[in-house]
Amino acid sequence: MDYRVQGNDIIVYEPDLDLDETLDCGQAFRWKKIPSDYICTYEGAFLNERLTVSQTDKGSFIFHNTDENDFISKWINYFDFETDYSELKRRFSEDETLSKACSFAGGIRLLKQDSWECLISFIISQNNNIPRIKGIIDRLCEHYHDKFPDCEKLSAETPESLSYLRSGFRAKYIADAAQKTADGTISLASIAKMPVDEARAALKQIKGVGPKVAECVLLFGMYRTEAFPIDVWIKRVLAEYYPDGFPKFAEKHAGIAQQYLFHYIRSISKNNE
DNA sequence: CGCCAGGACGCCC
DNA sequence: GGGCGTCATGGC
Repeated sequence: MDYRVQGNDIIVYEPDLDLDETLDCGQAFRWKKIPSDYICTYEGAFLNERLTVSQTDKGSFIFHNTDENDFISKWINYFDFETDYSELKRRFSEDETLSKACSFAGGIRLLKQDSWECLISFIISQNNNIPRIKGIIDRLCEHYHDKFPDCEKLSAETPESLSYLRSGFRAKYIADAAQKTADGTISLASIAKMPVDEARAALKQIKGVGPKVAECVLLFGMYRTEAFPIDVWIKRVLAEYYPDGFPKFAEKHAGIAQQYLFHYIRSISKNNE
């Protein structure tokens, strides 16, 4: 990654980033595509630090109204710019299916999201579709003046008071997660440092957090790249292409490989409709 | 209208 | 330990 300051913007060069693939692939739900004269422009936030970012060409980006300090302290980390995804993809490409997945959507990067926001987001994601997940999270943030509520604020809610979300049976899970996080029953900061199996077990103490959601929180909210969320799509990939198990050499970054595979298998399915 | 969605829970055997 | 119905809501 290379960047330079231009007026109030930061101009970024990073061949291994595509905004559509990264911001709209189902790992984060608060990025919104807005009309622009560029290839695409998104508005979103990390920890309520808002950002507008455009893709101007293949590998070229504008981080709007951002100074160098913010870029270095927030966005380099969030977009995982310090990791060499070219190198990762080279290694993944030893495997035939992964190689296809990487060349299909090689602009995906793992976003280093906030663990608390991730926890709530993926509790909401269960047995749900992406447009509706976004809608529920929209209503949640709108309710708190366009900010994602922290656990203290959410712990004041009850499943009934959350009815405006129209999140269905998930409301009681949100309330439980907020309560346990706010009163210290679970500490996401501690869980993030635990050995991965211990962390899994700790997350699953929260109602509505099973294997899939726990894995998503580990991967997307705690940058545990060995975490490997298995949903219906990845189940299909495993059954079809990896009947003898997922390749060992990709184990430490299985979660990142999973992102490429998820996008790939869904695109194949769409083309066959 | 019925089917499905980045699942988890409770209950059954 | 695995199998299955159920859970709200809305897109399609």
